[in-house]
Amino acid sequence: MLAIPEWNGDVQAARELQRELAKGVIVRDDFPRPLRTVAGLDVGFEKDGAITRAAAVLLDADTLEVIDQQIVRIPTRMPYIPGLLSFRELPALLPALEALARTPDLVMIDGHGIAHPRRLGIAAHFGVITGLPSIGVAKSVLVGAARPLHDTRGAHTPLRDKGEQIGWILRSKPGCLPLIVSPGHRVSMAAAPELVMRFATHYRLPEPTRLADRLASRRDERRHRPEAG
DNA sequence: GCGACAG
DNA sequence: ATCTTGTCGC
Repeated sequence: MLAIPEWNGDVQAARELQRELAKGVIVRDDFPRPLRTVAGLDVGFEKDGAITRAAAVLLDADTLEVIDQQIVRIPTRMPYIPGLLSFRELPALLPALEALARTPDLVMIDGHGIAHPRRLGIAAHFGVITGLPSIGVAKSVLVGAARPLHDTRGAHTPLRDKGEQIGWILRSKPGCLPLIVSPGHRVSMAAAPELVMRFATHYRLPEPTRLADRLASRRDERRHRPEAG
């Protein structure tokens, strides 16, 4: 049901599945208007990589207030292989999303959307199997090239591969390395950078991804506690 | 054959 | 991703 088979070491089969799933990716705006909630997803590792820890943070789209946050830990099943990141991280991210108090209107994921060799980065993969609108927000390029970027907040230039635009290089914060933003599912090429900037305050990463990043990589073993005072 | 290569 | 303190720069 998850469209993610147990890892059997078959890289070729995984790539073929990506080409198949990529056909279902919708790159046009088809998300709730106005947006009520946004979620940020990211993954971290514990025990020398033996444990995969996924973090999901749900925010109010207008106030950026944190509504809920969840952490899910599972044994790591697969090694990191460039281009196959989603097979390694989605098994932990999906239950983390399910654990949230509400299903978000939009999901921002640490990694690429369609800015991928077979146009199915983790954000796109996540989108097609959950049906939720998604955007990929990565910190480095996997594939493609772009022209130099102005050091102005919000400046963005197309990321291209094989003659087609697959995403954008976005300067979310002056003086900082740019982000690589690409549509995941049900979000248009033009809307992707606008949405990321809408949720970016004074940090390089937009709030959804920044908070999930913090949760996923914290050194302590705590689980979030429902604060009583 | 030789590099590049999300996290 | 992760191992890790101080340090450089706006």
